[in-house]
Amino acid sequence: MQEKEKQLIEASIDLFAKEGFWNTPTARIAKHAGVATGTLFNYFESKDVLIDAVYQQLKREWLLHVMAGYPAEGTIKARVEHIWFRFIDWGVRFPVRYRLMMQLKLSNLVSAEVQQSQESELAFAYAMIEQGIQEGLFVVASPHYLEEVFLAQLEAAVRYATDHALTDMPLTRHIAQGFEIFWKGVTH
Amino acid sequence: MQEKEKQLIEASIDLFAKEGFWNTPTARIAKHAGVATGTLFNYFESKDVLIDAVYQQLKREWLLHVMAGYPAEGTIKARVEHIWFRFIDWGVRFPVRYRLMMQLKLSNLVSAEVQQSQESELAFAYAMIEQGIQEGLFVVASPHYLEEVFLAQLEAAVRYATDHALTDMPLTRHIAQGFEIFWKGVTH
Amino acid sequence: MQEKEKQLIEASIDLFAKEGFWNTPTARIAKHAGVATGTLFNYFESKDVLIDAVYQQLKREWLLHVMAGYPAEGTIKARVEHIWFRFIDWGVRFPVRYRLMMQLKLSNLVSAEVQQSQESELAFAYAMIEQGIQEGLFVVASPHYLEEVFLAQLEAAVRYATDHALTDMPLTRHIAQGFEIFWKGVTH
Amino acid sequence: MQEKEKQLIEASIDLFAKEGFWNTPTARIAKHAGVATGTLFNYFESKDVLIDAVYQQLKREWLLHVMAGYPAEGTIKARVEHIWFRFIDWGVRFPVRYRLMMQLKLSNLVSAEVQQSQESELAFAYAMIEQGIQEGLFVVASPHYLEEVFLAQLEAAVRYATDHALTDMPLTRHIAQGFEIFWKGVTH
DNA sequence: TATGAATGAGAATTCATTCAT
DNA sequence: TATGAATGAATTCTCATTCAT
Repeated sequence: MQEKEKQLIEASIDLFAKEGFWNTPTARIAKHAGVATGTLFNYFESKDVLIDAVYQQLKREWLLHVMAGYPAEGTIKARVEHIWFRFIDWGVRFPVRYRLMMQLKLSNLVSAEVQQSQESELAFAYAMIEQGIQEGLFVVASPHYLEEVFLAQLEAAVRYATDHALTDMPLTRHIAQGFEIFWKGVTH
Repeated sequence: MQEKEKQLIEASIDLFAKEGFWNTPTARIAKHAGVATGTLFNYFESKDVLIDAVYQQLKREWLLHVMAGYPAEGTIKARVEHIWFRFIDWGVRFPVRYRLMMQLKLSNLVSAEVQQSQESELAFAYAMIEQGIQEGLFVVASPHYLEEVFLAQLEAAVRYATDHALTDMPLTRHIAQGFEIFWKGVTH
Repeated sequence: MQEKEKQLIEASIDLFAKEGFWNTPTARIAKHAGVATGTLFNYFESKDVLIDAVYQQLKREWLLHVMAGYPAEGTIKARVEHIWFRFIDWGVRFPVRYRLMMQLKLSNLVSAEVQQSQESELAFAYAMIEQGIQEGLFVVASPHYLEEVFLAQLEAAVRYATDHALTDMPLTRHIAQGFEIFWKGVTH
Repeated sequence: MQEKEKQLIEASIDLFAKEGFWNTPTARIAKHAGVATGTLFNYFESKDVLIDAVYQQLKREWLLHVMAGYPAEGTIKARVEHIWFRFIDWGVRFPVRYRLMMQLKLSNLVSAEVQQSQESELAFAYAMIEQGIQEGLFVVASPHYLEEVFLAQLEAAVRYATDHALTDMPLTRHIAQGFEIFWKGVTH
């Protein structure tokens, strides 16, 4: 990725988070990135495309963080725990990016193609859950539903942690307890 | 509430859901409500105020639906089950309104005051959870966190039900199973 | 036609003639018409639509002038002479409007629909020529071609008259002589 | 003329004809010519200058075609006939170039100097007509006017031929008949 | 109270031209 | 001489809001 492209995306993240997408003119983004108004459009065909790029960038960073050290060969529990921890860890470390990513996901601003292309990156979670059901570890339910439950609980955990500004031990305890509640619910 | 005020809010819900807040000019709302452009501003000081009103209206309807028949004197489980059922029921019956309410909640468009004033309406849920913890029914955790978990699971349940267009028996089964998962997680 | 609509078209004619279509921003048109920038777009959906309207207005005025007193029952020669005179008369009296109308006709800026809808207004000329051929008055040739010749000669006559600033007697003589040349060419 | 200069003019003709002058950015011209954006401005000071160059190029080609084989020593009729034929021939063979040349002539885009310098190239036609009048061959009228009539009829003839896609015999007949009409009109 | 034409600040986007490499 | 990224003024069009009727 080009230097300026990166700057523009970074500036967008900053301003989108602070002011919202619709209150952030492209001119302000360009200025904040230290380039001319026209330059933005050399890198991104339109504001919509820029938004797509921002979303993809966030998703990429997020995935990299969540998957770092993923114990592909470990037990299901180990794998779920890994994602549980890394997910919350990212949300707590980068609350601005996390919030923005979630807002974008719900906002209809991301193009259908990009939205779709990102879905597949969660395939590993789905596979993991499916395996857990087959092995009799999880309750017998639609894997799609369990996936939803998994994500929803993670979001709740992040929201609570950031709202209450948890760090260090309290955060660790919160993560552990959250996992316990989740695990107890979905396993036999 | 005046007749026209109601019409304007209804028109807003319609158009916001179809086109999004930012793609819906006040002029179009007025037209859709069958009044003149200027009239809208006789009832709502500004577009922001209108959005607040829409949010409040949705929240009010939602609360009315969820609380209808609430067994205030029943067991905790009965009360939680009631909310579980009525919440999902509303989300499935009025998916447009449900989605819009959720979007508004996350979008920074609702003024802080209104946002706050609505929070208190969930106080009963908090109280219920607190009691459950004290009675040793629920796991020992922050009631705030359990509340988050409760809402998150509900949202997951609604999302799954609408995404898969569940009705009748499948829906009933889904609601029951979702509750089981939730309940197993948060109780001892 | 509304007052402001008329003003905007008039301002457009003024500025388009002086500066050309592409060197005339809509903002300048609005200002010249004494209204706000936004007002222009209350009357004309887009600049393209405004250009269409200008063309239609000019064509309407032109047709009204050319057809005033048209001797529908006269001889063919009388009818052709009438158009010959009135056409040049308009071109000489309103050189700015005339030039603009001709430029618009050739410029691809007028929408196909408007262009088409205007064509039919020349039907009477075509019919006149066709009759002349059938009556053995005109040379045997495609009526379409004779129509082209007719218009081309008229344009030449107007161009010469305005370029040389003819008025009064010289103009009258020029018109008469031009007609003679045309008439001699197309009749047996 | 340099190789790239030629390519740029050729690309301009192509794109101007297809899209119009104002819808053709210099960047697109450069790309279509296979050079970098900046390179265009090494050859042409500005877009205006490029347009001038395009016009001059077209005019030059046109003149070369029309004058090829010009019977400078022939009778006036032979000379006029030659131009009549070659003019229409060019218009029919190169309709795109022909249209573009005509559009440019009327569009105020060609600088006054270039416009003027091109006028003189028609001097031979003027001389020819003047001689015809002196010899009593043509009607007594302003040579300038007869020149206008001449050009106007030629334009009408080309327009008819291209609009009706005439070729071979029909085209030959059309050219001959057009000439007859013209000739009958301007001679005694 | 209702109307809807008028307003004009602001938004996204374009593109001729420059200039460091 | 060739390049093409960078520039930023200029353009069309939008829309929340006002206000005379």
